[in-house]
Amino acid sequence: MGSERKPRDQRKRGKDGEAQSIWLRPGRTSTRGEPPLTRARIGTAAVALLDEDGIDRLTMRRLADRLAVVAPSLYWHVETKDDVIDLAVDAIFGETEPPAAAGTADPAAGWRADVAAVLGTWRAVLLRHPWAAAVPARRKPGIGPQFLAWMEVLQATLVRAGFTGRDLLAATWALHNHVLGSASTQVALDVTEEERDTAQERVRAESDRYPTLAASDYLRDDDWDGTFAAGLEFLLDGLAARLARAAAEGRGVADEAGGGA
Amino acid sequence: MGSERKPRDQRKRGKDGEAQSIWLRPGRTSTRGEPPLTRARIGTAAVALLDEDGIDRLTMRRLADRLAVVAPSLYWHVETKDDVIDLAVDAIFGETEPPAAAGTADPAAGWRADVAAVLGTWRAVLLRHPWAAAVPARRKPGIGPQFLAWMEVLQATLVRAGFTGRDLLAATWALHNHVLGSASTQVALDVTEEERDTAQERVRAESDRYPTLAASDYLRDDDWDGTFAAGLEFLLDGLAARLARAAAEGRGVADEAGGGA
DNA sequence: GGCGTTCCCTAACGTTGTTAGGGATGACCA
DNA sequence: TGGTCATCCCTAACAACGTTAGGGAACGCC
Repeated sequence: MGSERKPRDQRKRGKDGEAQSIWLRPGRTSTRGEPPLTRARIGTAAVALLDEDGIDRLTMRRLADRLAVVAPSLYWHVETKDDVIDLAVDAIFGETEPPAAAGTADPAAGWRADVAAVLGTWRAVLLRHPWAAAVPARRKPGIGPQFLAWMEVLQATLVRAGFTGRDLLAATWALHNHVLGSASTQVALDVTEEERDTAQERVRAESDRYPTLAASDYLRDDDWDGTFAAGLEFLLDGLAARLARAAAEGRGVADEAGGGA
Repeated sequence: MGSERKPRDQRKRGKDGEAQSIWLRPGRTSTRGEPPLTRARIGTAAVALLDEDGIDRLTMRRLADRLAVVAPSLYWHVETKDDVIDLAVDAIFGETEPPAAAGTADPAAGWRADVAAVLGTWRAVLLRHPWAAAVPARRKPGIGPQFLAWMEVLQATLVRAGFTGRDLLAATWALHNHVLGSASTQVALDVTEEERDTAQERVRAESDRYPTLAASDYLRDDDWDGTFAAGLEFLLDGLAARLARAAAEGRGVADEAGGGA
């Protein structure tokens, strides 16, 4: 939005193969002492602003204001406003430590609890900053250093459980998608009870077109915690089954190319 | 973004309990013949614009231009630009018919294939309009009429498979999240191979911080189809297990008549 | 003490979403 | 047949936004 001038657009398409994500560009390195503005400080301030007023009211001017600075000054540290959002998203993953796996004692059974712990905290982080649950779909936060730390913990847990190769990647992404998807859905749909009722009413009014939805009351439901937990259970069951199958077939399943039935 | 004046902000917070989503407000009903502008036409034009130039270049002026009209005219049919995006998202679900379940013959085993078919097509729709994969997280497209038609087909398939009550809702959302999450992730991360390599390189450079990620090469992977299919298989396995458990617990005792498993 | 870099500043541009209000067209009813 | 009213697109304009151009103070370095 805003202006997004043409030269900017072209740079976005990767002119000269230049690095595009902020995480792939080096930050400013100050020769003097810690300057008043840094990527870290910008990220933190952005998080505060986003928490308070939501993503629509995050503007470069207001952000600069909070940092006792004027808007154009930010552009010394950041190439575009989207960079600021990337910084903010990564910052929220730095404020909570991913729960370290406790299951060194019983890796065979404990991995489910470990995965559930990581994902539960992860989800809590997203729900504490609802704007963030919406952002990942548009931006590319998947390579910020603090986000990667969470991914590392999750994937390490899966490796300890016995996943390797393509199964490992598929499991990682499936779990990631479950957290992200459920948080996004919840944030987008968790509006006033009144509005949910209106929506469900409309569905019921067209029950010849939506017979199942009308009967299941699915638009009225708001047990997000339960839905998340139950869905995770489905996934973990499926993962456990894959693990059992791999063990039965003998090891080295990971090296096979294809995968499931 | 743009301006988002204060009165608009307050209306968004649900002033007077007024309906907020465009789907809960009645459309303009013309007494004369079909007017040059309608919600449907606006939605279609928006989709075309979004497909061509991406979401950053969707502006009210350009959209109006395509409709041979000027920007303010759109506001007779639409309350805000976000409404336009809602219309566009719902429109893409209207251009493809959800695959009707073929499994009336063998509901016991066929539901997995039916679910996979619906979700595969669903995913294809999102990937054909990459901007849409990103939008659902921010907006509230989950109640557009054509989107609901897809949800109806999915949930009906699950009901036919034997899901009821909370399990039904959890299964619906879990599958929904898998499609949405995987499409979003793919769109966000499917950049140039070069950039993915750079990212993975950086991870490997900090392999003391990300040992697992460095080893699994997960940032370099781009087999999105395979990852989606494998994750779906995990989910379906978990759902099948739940179904089997429910059959063992419930039906065996309660209904003596039926010929369950 | 001059040089170059770092880093924030002032000023300004073009574009954006949106509002205010006008006026033409046709439906409807006397 | 003429008056009234809603429909629906128009012109004009505004405030706010992301971003650029370029200036200048402060400091490290030789």
